[in-house]
Amino acid sequence: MGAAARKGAWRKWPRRKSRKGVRRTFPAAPQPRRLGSGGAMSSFGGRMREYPRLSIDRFDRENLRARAYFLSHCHKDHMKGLRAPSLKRRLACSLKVRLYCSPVTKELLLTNPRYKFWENHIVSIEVETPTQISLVDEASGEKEDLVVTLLPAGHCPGSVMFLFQGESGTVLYTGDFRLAKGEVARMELLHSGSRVKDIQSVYLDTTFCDPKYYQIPSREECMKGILELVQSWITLSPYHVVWLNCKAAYGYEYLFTNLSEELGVKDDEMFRGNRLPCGVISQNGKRLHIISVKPSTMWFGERTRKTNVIVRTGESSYRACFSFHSSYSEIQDFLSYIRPVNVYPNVIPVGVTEDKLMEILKPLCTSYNKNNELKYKPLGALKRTKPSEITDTDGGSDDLFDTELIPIRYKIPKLLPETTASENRPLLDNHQDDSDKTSYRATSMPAPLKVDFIECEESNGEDDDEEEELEKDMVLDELLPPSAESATVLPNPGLVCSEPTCKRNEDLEVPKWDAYFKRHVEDTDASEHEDYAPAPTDSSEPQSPTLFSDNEDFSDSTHISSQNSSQSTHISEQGSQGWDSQADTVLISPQERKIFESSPLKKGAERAMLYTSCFPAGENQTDMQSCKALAHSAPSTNSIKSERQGRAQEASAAAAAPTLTPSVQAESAPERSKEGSSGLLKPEDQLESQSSSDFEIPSTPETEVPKPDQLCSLYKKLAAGESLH
DNA sequence: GCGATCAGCT
DNA sequence: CACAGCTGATCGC
Repeated sequence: MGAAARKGAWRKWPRRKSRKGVRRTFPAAPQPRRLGSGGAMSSFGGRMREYPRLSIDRFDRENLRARAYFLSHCHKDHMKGLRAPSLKRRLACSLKVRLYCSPVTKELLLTNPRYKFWENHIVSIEVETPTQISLVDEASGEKEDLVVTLLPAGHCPGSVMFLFQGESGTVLYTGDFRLAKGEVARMELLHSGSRVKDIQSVYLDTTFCDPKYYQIPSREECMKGILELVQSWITLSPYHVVWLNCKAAYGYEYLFTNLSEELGVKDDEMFRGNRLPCGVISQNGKRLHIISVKPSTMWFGERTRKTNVIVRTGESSYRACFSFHSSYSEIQDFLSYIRPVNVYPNVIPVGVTEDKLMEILKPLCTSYNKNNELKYKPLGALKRTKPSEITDTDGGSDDLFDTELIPIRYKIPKLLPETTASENRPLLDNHQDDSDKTSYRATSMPAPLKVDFIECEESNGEDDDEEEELEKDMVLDELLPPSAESATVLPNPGLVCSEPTCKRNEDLEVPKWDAYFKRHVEDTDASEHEDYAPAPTDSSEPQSPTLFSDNEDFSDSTHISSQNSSQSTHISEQGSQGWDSQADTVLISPQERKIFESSPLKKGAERAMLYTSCFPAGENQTDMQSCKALAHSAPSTNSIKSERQGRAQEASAAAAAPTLTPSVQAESAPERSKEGSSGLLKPEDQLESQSSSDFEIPSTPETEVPKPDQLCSLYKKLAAGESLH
């Protein structure tokens, strides 16, 4: 949910005087908003009407009485109350209450010492693994079982949606999510047989559920634009650098890892320092030429015509499109596919009334007659992602009712993959255009590029100030960029084009408007590159604007990385799981294992340096070494270190990173001192993903944590690049 | 001293 | 633009 939306709503209350007023006025329990309630609260209150004993992403007030907690991702606005003394006290005297989240989220949470007290109460659940949990009332012993399935949400590392199945029906809580059009149709676990499940309610991320956000460029498009801008700048000279001005703690990893891969910057170098090495002066005394690139959400309303994912806002400042939330049209696609009986918005966007929102959402829900009986529900058909499964998508004999919970079968827990990366690779190839994959590894940018950027007609004050500051910095020669924000400095990696193969992926077409709406996801390879499917649309059609193609240079001179958001999301979640999860918590027999092979970094460009200051200072910030770990679990990539490994990584990296700034060292020192050394996971070894095409339910999870000695051994193997088996 | 809340800022 | 989240002020426990 958006902070702005939240703030906007809260501001409806008189300041100061309202504080107690808020407490009195709101029901004690932050209930899911009821339609038409007119409540000012714009964020999800934590509870779903179907399963009120669960609390999700809220941990205060009535949520203190929940029997189980769920955390969809590690952003602050979803963690309200999570470290409050009241909840802490409850944990201290409870044997049963648990916090369920993805393994990545668990790692992120426990990286912060302030949440350490959760350690023995967190149960990580593997993504796409239906898991039975028991909700026990510790006073009465009353028990309620339900099955929860985590689905990749594509919002930030570790982010998931929660699918709950129990006596009160099937409900889906999306958390914050960004799924490209068609991705929901490929989520097997939202289907029974070949058709979408009957879902009672969806608690939906409606951050951009406003027609003015009709279209937001895909992750890949944004990445492509940013890459092209960065590439075009840093190839001008070794002293042309880029400052990536990021804000949120988690979510930009995709950007960093893709840039590092595309530009041939080694991860170690990327995180060697978190400041410009010496202000605007390079180490040999020459002045740096810095441009600021600020990722921010840009959208294209229905009537928007040509535009670009990069907007120049000043002499040396740019905005680059980058969104963590689904656009209006993506929300429509998502909801219209699921067609739940009810939908509850988690966010009321600024400028949109709840009534207006429901006018948008309700038509996408299942129709009911006046007796509240199911009248008609178009059943979505699962879009198989593997050719072998394409057949018989409509030939199922399922009736209209869910039967996936019957019978329940149990399987032996399996923590780690049994097959090697190489053995699994062919499976991946079924999901992904291999030529694309190889090309992105081998491709270098022809440099320098001619890139034309749109001049921003209206430069707001913020940007003006920013630019002015930057230019002052360059004059003063000694100032640093704001330390609290992400700074990525890219001294010209002159070798990025030294690769013998400068293959450009000719298959990647400029995405067209229609590609988002007319493409058939059944297409195997094409479906994996939906955003790039050529479309015959007249780009001048106001209702079908062509995006990102103001000039040909911009649209075709850059290749993109191999993963579209669909794959990257899945890969990220799946591939990042498993290293630190409880063996008896996540039990599913992989019917298949998809393997994502992260591109080895270009060796020809190892000289290139990329300094990154990650993320605002704060209690839950990761230091740059943690960023490094997170980078591998970004939507495009697939791994994350365990907490312990991450700390060990910090230790070793700190020793080898003379440019590490004192502030960062201070922040990470307490963590670092606790653990032994270990290495970063090799991408090839981080590959583990799984999906299930059946619905076998594992047993009730417990909270057993992998033993330190086991982890230590595992991490040593990983650090050494050894096989885990 | 700490938490909750809000303004302001980026 | 919006998002995520920071700092600082204020108030209350």
